[in-house]
Amino acid sequence: MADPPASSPSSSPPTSATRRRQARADATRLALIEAAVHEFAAHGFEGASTRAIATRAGTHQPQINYHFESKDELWRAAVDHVFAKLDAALAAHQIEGLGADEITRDRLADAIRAIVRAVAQLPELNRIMIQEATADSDRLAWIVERHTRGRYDLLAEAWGSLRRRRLVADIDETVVYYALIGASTLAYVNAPEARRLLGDHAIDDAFVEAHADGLVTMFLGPEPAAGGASAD
Amino acid sequence: MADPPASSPSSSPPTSATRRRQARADATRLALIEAAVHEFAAHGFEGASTRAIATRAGTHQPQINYHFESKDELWRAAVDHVFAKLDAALAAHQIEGLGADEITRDRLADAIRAIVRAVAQLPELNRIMIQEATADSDRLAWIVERHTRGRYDLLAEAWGSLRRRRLVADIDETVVYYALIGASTLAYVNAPEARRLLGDHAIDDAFVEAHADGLVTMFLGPEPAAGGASAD
DNA sequence: GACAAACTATATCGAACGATAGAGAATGGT
DNA sequence: ACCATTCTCTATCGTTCGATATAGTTTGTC
Repeated sequence: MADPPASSPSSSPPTSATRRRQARADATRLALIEAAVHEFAAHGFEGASTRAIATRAGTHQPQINYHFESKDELWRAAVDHVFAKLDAALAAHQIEGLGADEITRDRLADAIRAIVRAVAQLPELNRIMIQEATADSDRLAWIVERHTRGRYDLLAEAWGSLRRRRLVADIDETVVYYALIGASTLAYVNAPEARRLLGDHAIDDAFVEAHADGLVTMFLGPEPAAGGASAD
Repeated sequence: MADPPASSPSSSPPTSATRRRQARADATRLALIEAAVHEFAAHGFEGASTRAIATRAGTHQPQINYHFESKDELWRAAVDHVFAKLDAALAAHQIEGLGADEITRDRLADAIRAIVRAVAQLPELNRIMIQEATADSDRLAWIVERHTRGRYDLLAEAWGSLRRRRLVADIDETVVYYALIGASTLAYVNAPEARRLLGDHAIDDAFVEAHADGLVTMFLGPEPAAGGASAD
């Protein structure tokens, strides 16, 4: 039969009656998820084959339907996985409080730098996002409501607050959101292209730091430096 | 047999001996190319099926192998087609002279505005680019050498010239290239996501103009305004 | 240490994929 | 007006897709 653990998060204690054990299963699930992240990011949902994912994970294709209900459910698990990794990478910086009204230019500058560093080391997330966002689908609806909207609201509130206080340029939140995400992620999303265009070494740590500094300058202006914010 | 016109550009005069006629064939080829642009943009090369392309073009699937050598060759024809449309959209503005040393801030500002307007009405181009750029392949190598490199060099020279003359912020050309392309295109590449996130009406003409103005401000700074350009 | 449950591995299903063969319909050249 | 050529359409090829059935293996619990 095909109706095993399915959608059980890894938080279930070893209840005696209903279920028994997971030792190797957890390893298989994790290997499948990480292989799926790589394959979905590289080839898109339709282009990634379950056999390629299973082979990369070092197991066999039917394991996907055993540990996950379907290719679709594996995709969802993979997306949740990369967003969890993003949150972990951003946790060191206080991204959560971004929407608060006392947001400052320097807080947003720190956030931008943190975002650039995070997406640079996690290109698969934005590759998957962009592969899905090019056409409407149930998967896009799911990812927008589950992962995108909250993050958009956070950034829009932060920018709106700074904008109302004339601490940043008078640019619409919607414009800033897509400009910032696009400007932050494309070099890493398109890393295979960048390697061909600029050479293997082009997208290194020095690039990431120059990129972070450059985006801060572009979005927040050159350091406020001497007292007066250049409003009005 | 399968060895018809294949890779004949539409520039061959009606030579009497070898070939005969193309009236409906040209219409079929064009319909296939435009359908292919849409399907490849939405689903990627591997995700787009030749049957879906043929159906959208109002014809049958084997026509693809008759008019083009393979799915791969159809993809190349589709990519050339969208880049030709981009060039047509940019032709009104003098993008070509961008690399010249006498480039000015205002010339680049005009170019940025033109690019934003062009990619807004041609989202398929950047969708295809980004779908291919997420993984290395022969197709990526082809597209980089054929279409990307020249455009990159043009922008890099323009920015470098302005940067040396201190007319723009001191940011690396490589950073600026990916930041500008990303910031210009993501809202249109991700239009299906933007509709879910912001509503159906969000990415309209007003957005495009606000976007163009916003990018000019971010990349070139607020208008030089009062007389003196700040370089010696 | 035995046994039932959980997990893994092999075999195979029907559907969809890109590509080809060849019959049929349309058309420019004479 | 005819005909050779070009283009279109139907049928079908071999392969690969996601999914399932089922046999085999491992392991926590008693």
